[in-house]
Amino acid sequence: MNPFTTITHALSDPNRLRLLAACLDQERCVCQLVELIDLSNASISKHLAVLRNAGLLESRKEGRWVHYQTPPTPTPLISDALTLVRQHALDDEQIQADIIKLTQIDAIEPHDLARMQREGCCVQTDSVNTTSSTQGASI
Amino acid sequence: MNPFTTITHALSDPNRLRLLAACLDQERCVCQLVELIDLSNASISKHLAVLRNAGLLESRKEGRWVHYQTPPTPTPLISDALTLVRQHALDDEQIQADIIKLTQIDAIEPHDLARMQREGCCVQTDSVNTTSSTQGASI
DNA sequence: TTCTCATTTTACTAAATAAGAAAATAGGAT
DNA sequence: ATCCTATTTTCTTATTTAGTAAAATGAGAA
Repeated sequence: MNPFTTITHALSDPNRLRLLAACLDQERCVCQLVELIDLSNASISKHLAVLRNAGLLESRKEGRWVHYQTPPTPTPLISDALTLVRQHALDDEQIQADIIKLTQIDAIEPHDLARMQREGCCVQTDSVNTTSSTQGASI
Repeated sequence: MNPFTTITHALSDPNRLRLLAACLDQERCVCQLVELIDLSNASISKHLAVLRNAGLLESRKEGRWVHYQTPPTPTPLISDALTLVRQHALDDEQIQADIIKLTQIDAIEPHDLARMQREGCCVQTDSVNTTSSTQGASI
């Protein structure tokens, strides 16, 4: 496939778009993205690989954690594609909800987040009270 | 699916991108697009339906022929997506070749083109001599 | 080293998609 | 009206893709 269709194909899955949107303005580790989206870590990893192979995300290893982010020096095509995402992804209600949930996830240390996932817990997402979203690291 | 992923999905197939690129600056009838791309007319029709349902193309019926074109008053999302296509689709060699072949197809009346397809002929595409591309209606 | 753990890869199943053939539709032409 | 034909839809088959579970990888901790 040519670069254009490789990129549009990577963008054509709702879950992949959510993952990309989550990494647009901030570096995210995989455990944060697993917490955000209700899929197995294997599925998340594969979706991230599709986005990375398309050039829409880059990965950085830091110890045991892998962080994903949009490339700092994208090609013109990637840059324009990311602009399209930035300008229109927020129209999706799911992604708006993701942004709120990400503020909750950000409040938790990756170390604690990983432990919670290991032990089967999850971030509360039912009552979205932004006032208390800056606290929440303790379980 | 949300509008964004509907659009990116429509753009994620190489043949659909070729069809859209062919209709970017000019109205095209289905018989011209069938001549351009080596697929059955049923497949072409289905790909065009995907592009139309995504809002990237509009169809207009004129007698027995159906013409496809990009919408004159697109939504902001569609407009930006089409801008992305206009700026980057030409990077693909196949689409560059399509543009050359379309000049040959343009030289043929739709009536003659349909008859050629009916009788199993096709437009010569091996030797691309642009000097003689303005003639060619007779078979 | 050995253990632990975050992430990725592999193996496999189920659902989605692309493709052509053939039937159906729609709009002249006779 | 009937015939002809450009396009679409239906049906079926083959390929691709998304998903999970389990194994493998790789990097810190003990």
